[in-house]
Amino acid sequence: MKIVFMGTPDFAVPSLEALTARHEVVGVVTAPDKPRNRMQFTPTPAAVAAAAHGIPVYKPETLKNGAIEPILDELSPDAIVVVAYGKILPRYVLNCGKYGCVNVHGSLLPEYRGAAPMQRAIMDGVPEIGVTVMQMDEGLDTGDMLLRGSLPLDPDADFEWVHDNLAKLGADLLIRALDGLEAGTLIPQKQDDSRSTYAAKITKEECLLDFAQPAKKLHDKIRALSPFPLAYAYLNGKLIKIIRTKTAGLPSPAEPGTVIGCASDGVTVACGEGALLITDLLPEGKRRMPAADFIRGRGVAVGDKFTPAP
RNA sequence: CGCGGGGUAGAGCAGCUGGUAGCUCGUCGGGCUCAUAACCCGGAGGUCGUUGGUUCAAAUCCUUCCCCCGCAA
Repeated sequence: MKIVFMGTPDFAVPSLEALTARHEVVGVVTAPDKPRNRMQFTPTPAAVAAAAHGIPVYKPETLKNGAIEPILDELSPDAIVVVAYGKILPRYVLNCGKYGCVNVHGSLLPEYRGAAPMQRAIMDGVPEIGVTVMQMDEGLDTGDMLLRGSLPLDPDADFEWVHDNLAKLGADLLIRALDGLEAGTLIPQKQDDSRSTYAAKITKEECLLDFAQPAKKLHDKIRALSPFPLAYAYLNGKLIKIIRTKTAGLPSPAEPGTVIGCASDGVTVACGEGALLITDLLPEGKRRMPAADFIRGRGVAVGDKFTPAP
């Protein structure tokens, strides 16, 4: 069928790729180019993928000024597929085409509605993650569900793993959902609003680590934020981002935040409950490195303390 | 011109009040040991990011450019 795709980050790319292989993608709507890092303006991953397939790309600043409507009329898609687009869709768009808007969302709805479903799920230490393909309505991730798929979540898996795997799974389910819609064999299911939870956007403040928390909780937060944007704390006045950790079963004999071990396998830090073994980190002004390298360079020593501020 | 840190052996760093380079690890060879990611001895490995300059002499001082990264957006 004829499809207009709306999406922005890497998470959207597998879905877009799957669609191009199977359907006629007549246009891609994505966020405007944004300055990345201290680089220049960069097109979004979805825009790059679209360009590679020669699909027309639209980058409206907003959908609310009505500018998108004539474009959609012109493209006259059968369905609009939305994957992590990042903007609220006006009613006109939601009702566009025979099948309206189909969305791929990175959680097992109705849980984790909102902006950061995968990160929130990991932070909560859930044993299972998933993707939901749904028919969009005017609420925030409240539409009727078409298909869901889940994966067991390893207690050490990080956001990158979850992101990549759910993006793939989502692309898969998306294709099947569209087939089902076309064949009329799919029965949309209402979400149980009473069980819904909200996955708020991740803020900078909550990336700060508080070692007074239990090691397990810190570990979950760190992997939820890895490789992006990364949890952090200060060590000897300098910013240190933590990339990967293991929960060390040890009791913590020292004050939370104190470095109680520097060995070839990493840096061990006392927590409010248990201890955390940091295996990979990112010192301020440096690149990502194994904790063992950091130790060799004398960046840490037993007795140093991680603090919540410089 | 947004602010700031950095580019020195395969890795992480020190040296930077100028005199051709050092530490931890890895690597290679040898030794010790029942054994070892342990220990001991020895070796290899660096145009000190690039350009020009100051100087008897620069990794160390000044200059050009390139690249990496943190913050902010």
